[in-house]
Amino acid sequence: MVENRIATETDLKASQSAGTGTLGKSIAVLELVATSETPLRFTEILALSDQPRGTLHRQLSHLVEEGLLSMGGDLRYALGMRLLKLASNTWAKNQFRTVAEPHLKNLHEQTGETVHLGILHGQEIIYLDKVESRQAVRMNSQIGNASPVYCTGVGKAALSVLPEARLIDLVDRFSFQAYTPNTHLSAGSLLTELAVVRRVGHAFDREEHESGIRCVAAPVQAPRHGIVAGVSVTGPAYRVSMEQLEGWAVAVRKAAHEIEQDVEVRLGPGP
Amino acid sequence: MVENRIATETDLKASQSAGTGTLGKSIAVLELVATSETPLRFTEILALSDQPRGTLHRQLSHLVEEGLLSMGGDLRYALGMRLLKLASNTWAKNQFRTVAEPHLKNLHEQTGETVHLGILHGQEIIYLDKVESRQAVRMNSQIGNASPVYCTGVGKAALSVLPEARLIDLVDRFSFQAYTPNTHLSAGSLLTELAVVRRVGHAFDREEHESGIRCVAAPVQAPRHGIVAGVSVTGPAYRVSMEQLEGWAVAVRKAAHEIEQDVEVRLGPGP
DNA sequence: AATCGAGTTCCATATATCGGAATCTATAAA
DNA sequence: TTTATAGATTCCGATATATGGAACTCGATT
Repeated sequence: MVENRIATETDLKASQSAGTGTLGKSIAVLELVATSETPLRFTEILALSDQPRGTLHRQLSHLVEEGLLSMGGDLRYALGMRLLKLASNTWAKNQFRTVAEPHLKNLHEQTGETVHLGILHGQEIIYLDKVESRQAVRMNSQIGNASPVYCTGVGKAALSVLPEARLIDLVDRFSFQAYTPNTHLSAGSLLTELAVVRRVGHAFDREEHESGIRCVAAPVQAPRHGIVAGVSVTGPAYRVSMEQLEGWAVAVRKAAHEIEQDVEVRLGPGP
Repeated sequence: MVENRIATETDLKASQSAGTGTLGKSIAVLELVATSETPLRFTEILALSDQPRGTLHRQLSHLVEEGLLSMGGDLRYALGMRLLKLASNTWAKNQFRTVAEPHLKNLHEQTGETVHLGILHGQEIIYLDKVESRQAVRMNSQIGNASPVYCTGVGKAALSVLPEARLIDLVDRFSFQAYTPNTHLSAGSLLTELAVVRRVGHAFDREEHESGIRCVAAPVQAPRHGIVAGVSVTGPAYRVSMEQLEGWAVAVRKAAHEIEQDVEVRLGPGP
């Protein structure tokens, strides 16, 4: 049942979770619960998974025992508190983030708008950090948020520095969704823009993910640490014009470059 | 090797992770990495765990495959981005938090100081949400942060509503640490204070966890959902006197009570 | 009473994990 | 260059663990 080979780097980056092995299947179940909007009952999970009753029940029990899931008195399963605790450690101790942090603050002071640090993980960008202008809207949820690569500034910036082979491999798997009228809907148009991004060194999000939201982003690489990421400055369209973003592009690229330098210095050159 | 019995509720609340079963052992390894300040190498983890080389190596490989760990080019293991993504879902979709949120904001407006919502999980309080006064210091890390129950306001408030049996069971396992000169260092002094807390309905943190930080907290229960939690108002000692906290106690208790009511109404009365 | 639906438990079987030992890979010492 | 050493990785038979179909329990409904 389990493919008997070692997962290559490409595999890891491309398919988030093989779902093989005892651990993989358990995490796949966890992911099912994570994907659902509301807490699920046993039978609902059973319908979504392709596991037999007995198997699924045991898996859920184990996940609850470990605190990765919780089951309320209503017999519904929700994600467990232990995940919050683990993620808190992930965030606080992540060295890439730690090194980047001052540069994000600096970039925020130059622009006055929200700054994001996002990292490429599989087919998605996961937001690792942000510096907000004011706490207008509660955006704590932003950290850890996963967004598609193909319609975010950070995503396109990150894609622009991938080796051709890995890029094609990834893009082939995309299933494009029209989040707004401006969202890229084909590999072709995306790749065309990426050529431009590669040339100028920064990417825009022209309200492609969320109407009324624009950003400029630049790629950040730490090849020796297996990290492909991006920094961005984001703002509402009514306040931030495309010309304004153009103006910030240099600062964003500079910040991205400084992060790369700093990672090199602080985390060592690698193997 | 595995105890062949079903874990009771008490077990689950008391011992965070049995570490039994394939999943349990994997998560125990994950926890080892989470506990460390810096990324660990294989041999370091080997020394900390009591697993044989081959076994540990396979476990780590699987955790990396699933994105729960990441391994840099320097062969060091760190917590993986997938944990951030899972936690983001945990936070955003947690119904208890969602219901409590407006009450926290309300409480913040009344007091002007930082408001916390923490939930009892095993021997710790895990912070589920917060509303900050100003973004003075970066405190994003707060969410998901785990603190000892016995030296936090929210912790003592939560303990005060536990059934005697479960309380004793928990307290017996504490290993008290003097975070400040004011920290409780024995079950006796803690239980004495809890009797008071039970009577008046709120608990204080008199700089017991962190010097210069005080708070008032009140317990929040959702018994039908298996939740024991607390709300608190926290402030720096130089700005917030004990008298001030006394003054806020009523509002805190009121907020706590309203959350309980709202949970009852919005999430249903339970089974 | 009897039927139904949902959750839980049981146990012979299949298989993934286990773990000691061999192998590989870099780096340092002779 | 050769040898030595430490660390990471792989191998494979034995064994513990997960598997999953079927039986069981418990409430609610007819």
